[in-house]
Amino acid sequence: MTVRTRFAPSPTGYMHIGNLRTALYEYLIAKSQNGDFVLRIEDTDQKRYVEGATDIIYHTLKQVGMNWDEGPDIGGAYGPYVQSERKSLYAEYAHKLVELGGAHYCFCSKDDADEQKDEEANIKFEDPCKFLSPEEARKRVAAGEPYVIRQTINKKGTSVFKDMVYGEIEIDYDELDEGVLLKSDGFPTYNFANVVDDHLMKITHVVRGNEYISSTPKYNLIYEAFGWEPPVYVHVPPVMKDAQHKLSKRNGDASFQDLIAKGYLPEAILNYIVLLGWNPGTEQEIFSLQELKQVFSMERLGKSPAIFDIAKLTWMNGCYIRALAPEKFHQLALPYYEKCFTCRLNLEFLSSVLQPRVETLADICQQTDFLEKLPDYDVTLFQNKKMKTDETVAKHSLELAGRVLSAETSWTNESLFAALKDLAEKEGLKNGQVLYPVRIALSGKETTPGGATELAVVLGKEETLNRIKQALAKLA
RNA sequence: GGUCCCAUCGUCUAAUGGUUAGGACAUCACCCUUUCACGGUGGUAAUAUGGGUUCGAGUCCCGUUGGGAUCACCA
Repeated sequence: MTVRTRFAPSPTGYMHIGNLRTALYEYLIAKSQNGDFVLRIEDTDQKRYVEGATDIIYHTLKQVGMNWDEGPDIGGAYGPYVQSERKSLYAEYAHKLVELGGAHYCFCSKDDADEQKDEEANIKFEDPCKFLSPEEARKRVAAGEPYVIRQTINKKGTSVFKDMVYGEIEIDYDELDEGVLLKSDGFPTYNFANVVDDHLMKITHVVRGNEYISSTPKYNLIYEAFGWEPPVYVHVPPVMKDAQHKLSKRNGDASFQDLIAKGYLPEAILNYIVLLGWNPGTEQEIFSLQELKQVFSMERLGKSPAIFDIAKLTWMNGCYIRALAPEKFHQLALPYYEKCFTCRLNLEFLSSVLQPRVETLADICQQTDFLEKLPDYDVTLFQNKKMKTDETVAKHSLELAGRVLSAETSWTNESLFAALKDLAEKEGLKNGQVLYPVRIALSGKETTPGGATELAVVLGKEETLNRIKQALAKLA
């Protein structure tokens, strides 16, 4: 039997990191076993529907390379793949479930149910409609009275099911409540649509948050009533913002697209989140999606929550940036250059000095802030104990360096560095006594991406000499 | 509150009942060096707690504590 998994997000507007990780596990369970990965949109709650949300889902999945084999846009043998387009199907199955004794018609209003429960926190909703005779109920339905279809739970004792990550879970049937399966607007609830669709779409493994553990016995009851085979359950712990809060949009926590906007690479994000609750059993940490397909196994999924650590993601992102082909990094950096400065610079060379120095693409802006316009710096910057320079040394060095550099014809880092090193030697100065002042003159900053000659190459000859002249004026 | 679940360095995590409890991020120190990075070397740092079982427990069992989830015509 081919393994089939599904990612079934509801289109609420953004791609949550936890959701993406669930999708990834689903994808990997399928792909590690040559199975199918299905995309299904769960839009049964019309109130929560957000325009354009499905596009974000498509776009995100494509960005990280998780291609689906069946879905709303590409179809498949078990469509449609949008729940709102399957509405009549659920009604059909819901009525069938009533006939099978797994559910009943209920004419209580939402308020009736709420009132009864409000009495004591501990009292469960007892549905009076449960005891209506089938004839009576059917008559009222036929008469056009508003109704919902509610699950009927008559079983006693304890329900046992096996979860792939949590092992055997036992829950008393008494704990289960008879939830609504088909709403008065004719739409199914998640509790019902999910079961019907997973069965109809031949889903073999269901991955979802562990908050569904306690309602799983209810789903099993539905499978049982229909005579269907339940899927393998893979409940996963949540991704946390801190020890007690889940990562969530309400907290203003980063979504996938937020991270992209902050200059994180899709591959790095994917690589980082797969490790949040899963480990390969080896010490390898950097994985491409292709490699993950080879090594993933759900047996190595963990059961405790994991805190999302942006520092480690940032480190990993740096690894991915450094591993990029130089041309590729240059391409990715270009849009940032456009945003950060307008002056003409040796951008290819700039990219080469930046690549090992940035951990996110957004770092580019603050690393290059001195390029467009020399910051107004203080001459005391020329003092550096380790380099053995001060304003006097700087003035001397800069005069000489200016002369040497203006005579330079080949403007490469190697030639410039050789020339200034040569100058230092001839003058009996330490390398730093020449290079440090030049770097300050060119940048006006204490720390810069690259050394003096690298900055000179980025800035070009004209601007380099110009900035040295300005420094000399300052020192005069 | 009932029920279910979880618990190893600050964080992500590894450890057929037998290891000096391992790795990674972060942090600190040193090396490299043209500042800063990159890279390299090393250090600090964990089995929540109390009982059992066992020759031997991070690992199995019970309790305690702490945390989370669930108890919607949301998913």
